[in-house]
Amino acid sequence: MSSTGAKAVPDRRRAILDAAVRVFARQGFHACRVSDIADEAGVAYGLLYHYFPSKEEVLNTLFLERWGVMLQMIREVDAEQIPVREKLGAIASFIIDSYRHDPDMMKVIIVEVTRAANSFGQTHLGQIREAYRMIGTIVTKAQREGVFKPDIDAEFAAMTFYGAIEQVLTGWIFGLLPQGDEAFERAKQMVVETVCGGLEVARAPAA
Amino acid sequence: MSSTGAKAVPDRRRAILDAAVRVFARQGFHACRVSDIADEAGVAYGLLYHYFPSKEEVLNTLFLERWGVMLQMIREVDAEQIPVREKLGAIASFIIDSYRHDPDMMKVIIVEVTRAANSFGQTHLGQIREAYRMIGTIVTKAQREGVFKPDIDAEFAAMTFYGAIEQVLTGWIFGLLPQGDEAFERAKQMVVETVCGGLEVARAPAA
DNA sequence: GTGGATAGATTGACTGGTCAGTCAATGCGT
DNA sequence: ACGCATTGACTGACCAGTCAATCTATCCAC
Repeated sequence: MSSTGAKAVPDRRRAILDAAVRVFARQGFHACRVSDIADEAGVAYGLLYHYFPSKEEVLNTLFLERWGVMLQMIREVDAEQIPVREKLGAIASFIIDSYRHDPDMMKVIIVEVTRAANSFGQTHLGQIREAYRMIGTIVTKAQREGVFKPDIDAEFAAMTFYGAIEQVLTGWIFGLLPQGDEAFERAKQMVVETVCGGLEVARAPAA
Repeated sequence: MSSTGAKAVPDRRRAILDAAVRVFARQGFHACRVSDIADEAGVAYGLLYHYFPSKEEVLNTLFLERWGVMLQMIREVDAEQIPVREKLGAIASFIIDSYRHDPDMMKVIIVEVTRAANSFGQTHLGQIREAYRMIGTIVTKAQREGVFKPDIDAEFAAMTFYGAIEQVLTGWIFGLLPQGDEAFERAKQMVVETVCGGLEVARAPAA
C-alpha cells in the first residue's frame, strides 16, 4: 500500500501549484513574492526551487496543464458530427463551467497569461493561437456547409467568439457582471445566440 | 509671442509622455525602468519626478488622456439620431482608426490597463465600466425600438461588442492577424456585421 | 531486529542585483 | 538675484534564486 493508497505521502509539488493558483489570483503574478506561495503552501521557501527552476515556471506549468485540457476538448468537439451551434455551445459551456468550478485558476490563466500578451502571453502565443485556429476551422466548415456567411473571415469570427467569452469571464472576475448558476447558463446561450444569430431581430433572407 | 508660437520652449512633460508610450509599448510597464523613459525622452532621470509623482502616474496620465477622448466620442455618437448599426460602426471606426494612427498608444492602453485588470485595470475600473455602460445604453435603445432582440442582456451585448473589437486589436498588436488599411476597413465592417447580423446566413423571421 | 549508509526531501538564512524615488547642486531665463 | 527647470549620483528597500545544513525514509549487512 505504498503507491496510491489514501493518505499517501503529501504531494508537495501539487500543494505548491495549488497554493500558487490562490496567491496569483489574489495578488497577481508580479505583485506576489515567492515566499507568499511557499507560506500559502505551508512549505519552506527553498522547496519551491526543489520542484521548479523558477517562479515563472510555476505559472507556465499551471497554464500548460489547463490549456492542454481545453485544446483537447475543442479537438474532440470539432470531430463530432453536430451542428455548428452545438459545437460552439459546447466550447462556451466548457470554458464557463471551468470558471464555475475553479474561478481562481481561470482568473490566473486569463489575467496572467491569455491577456498578458506582453509577458507570458508571448511565451505561450503558439498555444493560444492553436485555440483560435481550431475554432476558425469549425467556422470554415460551417461556411462550406452554407450555414455561416462566407464573407466574414473565419479567423476573424473565431477571435470574435473567443473574445466575447473571455470578455464575459473578465466581467465576472472583476465584478462587472452578476454571477451565479443562472447567469452562467444564460451566458452560454447568449454568447452563442449573439455570435451565430446576431443581435438584430430575424429578417427575411436576401432575395 | 510667448505663449503658443511655433518652436516655443520644448515641452519636456509632453516629451516624457510620448517617450513613455514608446517604451511601455516596446518593453511593457513592469519590465521597463524609469531610466529607460528618461533616456528615450532625452531628459535627465530626475526630471520625470519633477513632472510626475511616480512611474505609475505617467501611465495613469496617458490612459486618462486617451480614454477620455473615447468616452466623449461614444457620448456624442449615442446622442445622434442614426441607426444602431451606424452608431456601433462609428465606435468601431474610432477605435480602429485610433490604432491605425497610434498603434503604440493603443497597445499600451489595452495591454497595460484595459486587459491588466489586476494592476491598473483595477484603478481605472470605473472609467472602463463607463464605456461598457454607454454602449449598453445604445443597445437598450435599439431593443426598445424593436431593432435588437429583447432577450439578450444589453450589458452582455455591450461586452461582446467591445470584447470583439479589443480581441481584434490584440490580434494585430501581437501579429496574429494581418494588418493594413484594407484589413482595418474590413474589420470595421465585419465586427458590426457579426455582432448585429450574426454569423449565420439570413433566415426567415420566426412565425 | 539493529546499526548505519545513502539518497532524496526539506529548511531558511544569506547574497547579489535591481530599481523607484530622493535631493543637493547646477543651469538658465527674466 | 530670484525662482523654476534640470541634472544624475546616491540610498534604501525589495526579492529571486542559492546553498550548506538538517531531516526522514528506505534498504541492506549481519
